[in-house]
Amino acid sequence: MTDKKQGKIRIHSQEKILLAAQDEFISNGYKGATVQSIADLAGLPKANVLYYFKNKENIYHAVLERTLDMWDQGIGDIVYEDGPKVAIEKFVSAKVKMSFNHPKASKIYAMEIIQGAQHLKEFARTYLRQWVRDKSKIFQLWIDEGRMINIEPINLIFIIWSSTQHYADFETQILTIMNRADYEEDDIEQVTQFLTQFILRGLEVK
Amino acid sequence: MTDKKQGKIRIHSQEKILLAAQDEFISNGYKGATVQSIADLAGLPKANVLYYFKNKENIYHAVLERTLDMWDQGIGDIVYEDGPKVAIEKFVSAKVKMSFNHPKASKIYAMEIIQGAQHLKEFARTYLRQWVRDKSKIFQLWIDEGRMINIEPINLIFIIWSSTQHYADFETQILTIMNRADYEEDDIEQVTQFLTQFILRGLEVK
DNA sequence: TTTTATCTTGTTTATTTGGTCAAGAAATTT
DNA sequence: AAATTTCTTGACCAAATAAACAAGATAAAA
Repeated sequence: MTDKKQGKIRIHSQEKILLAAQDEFISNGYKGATVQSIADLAGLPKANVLYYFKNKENIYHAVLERTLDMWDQGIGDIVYEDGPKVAIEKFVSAKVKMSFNHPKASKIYAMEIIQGAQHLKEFARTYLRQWVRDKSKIFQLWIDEGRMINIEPINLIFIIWSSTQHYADFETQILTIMNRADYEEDDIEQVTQFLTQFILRGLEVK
Repeated sequence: MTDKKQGKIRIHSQEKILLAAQDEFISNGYKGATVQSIADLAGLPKANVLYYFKNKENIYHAVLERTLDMWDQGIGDIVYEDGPKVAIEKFVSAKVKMSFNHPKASKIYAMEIIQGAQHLKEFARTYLRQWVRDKSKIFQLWIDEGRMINIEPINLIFIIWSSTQHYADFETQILTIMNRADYEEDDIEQVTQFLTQFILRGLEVK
C-alpha cells in the first residue's frame, strides 16, 4: 500500500475487509468474487472498501501476501543438526498445526495453484524452488550417512506437503465422511501422531 | 439430459462444450466462468451452447457428473481377497494413473471440495462415506489378522488420496519447482513405485 | 417430396458488476 | 479555532453477462 499514516480505524477496517475477502475468494474464486459481497461480509459500504484498496485485484494481492507470510512463518524449519527424526517430527507437526489452525490460508493457496498460479508463479519459481533445493540437500546428506532410506528427497517433500495440507483443503469432505460438524482439539494431536509415525516408518533403515 | 435423439453432430458439439467448460471452470471457478467464454473455447456461438445445455448450471452439472463417473471407474477397487500388499499396489497405481492422465477431473473435484462442496454434498454424504466405511472394514480385517500394523484405516485412506491427487491438483507447482514444462511418461511409473513402496513400508508388521 | 424435428445464430433484454465521483463527516494538525 | 487530512457513503455509469427470442438452415422421417 502506501506511506499514509495508519490510524486505528484504518487498520481495523482493512483487517475486516481482508478477512471478508478471504472468505469470498475461497467461496467464489478470484473472478467470481464481487467487491459488493466482500463489503457486505465486512459490514461496510462498497465505496469504503474501494477507498482502502482501490480495486479488486489489490484486495486479492493483499490476501495472497498474508497467505504467503503465513506459509513462511508457520512452516517450521528443517535443519541438518536436528537429524531426520526430529526434523520430520518438527516439520510435520508444524504443517499439521497450520492446516488445522489456518485452513483458509491453505485453501486460498491451493486454489491459486489449481487455477494455474497466475498470481504467484514468481513465488514458486524463486522462493519455493530454492526452499525445495535446500531441504533436498539436507535429506540427501542424511541418506548418504545411512540415517534414512534412499529415496528422492523431492518425493518425500511432496508426500509431507500433500498429506498435511489435505486436512485443510479437504476439510469439508473429511468432516462429511466422518459425519462431524467441526474438527476438535484432539484431532491435531491424533493426525500429527499418525503422520509422523507413518512417515518415519517409511524412512527407517532396516 | 433428455430423450431427444442424439445425432453425431449433437454428441460432437456437446463433447466440445463439456471439454471447454471443464477448462473454463478450472480457470475461473463456477461463478467466475462465463457462458461466452465456454462458447469461445468450444468454437461455437453462445446461443448454440445454451441450446444444448439451457443454462450455466446445467453445464456445470454435466461436467461434475463426468468427473464423478471418472472417479468411480478409475479408482480400481480394494478387495479383501487381494490382501494388503496387492490391494494397495493396485489402488495406489490406479489413483496415480488417474492423477496423471486426468488431472483436470481431479482439479474440478478439488475446487468443488475446497469451495465447500455445494454441488456434491450429496455424493460425499452417501457414496463416499459408504465407500470409506466399506474399505475401512477390509483394512481392519487385515489389521486383526496381523497382516498390517494397527492404524486407523481412515488415516490410511486419507494419506493415499492426498499423496496421489497431489500430482494432479498441484501439477503447476510441481512442474515449476522441478523446472519442467510437462510430465513425462516415466513420471507415472516413478511416482507409483515411490508411493507404493513408501506406503507399504509404513504398513509393514516388523 | 412434403412435413416435421433438430440445430444454428444474430439480436435483444434485464441484471450484475467494477469502479468513479462528489459531498460531507470525523479526526488530526497547525 | 482554523485548516487540513482522512474517512464515509449514496448516487452514478459503462461494460459485461445470463438468458430469452425469433427466424432461418439443415437433416430426418413420412
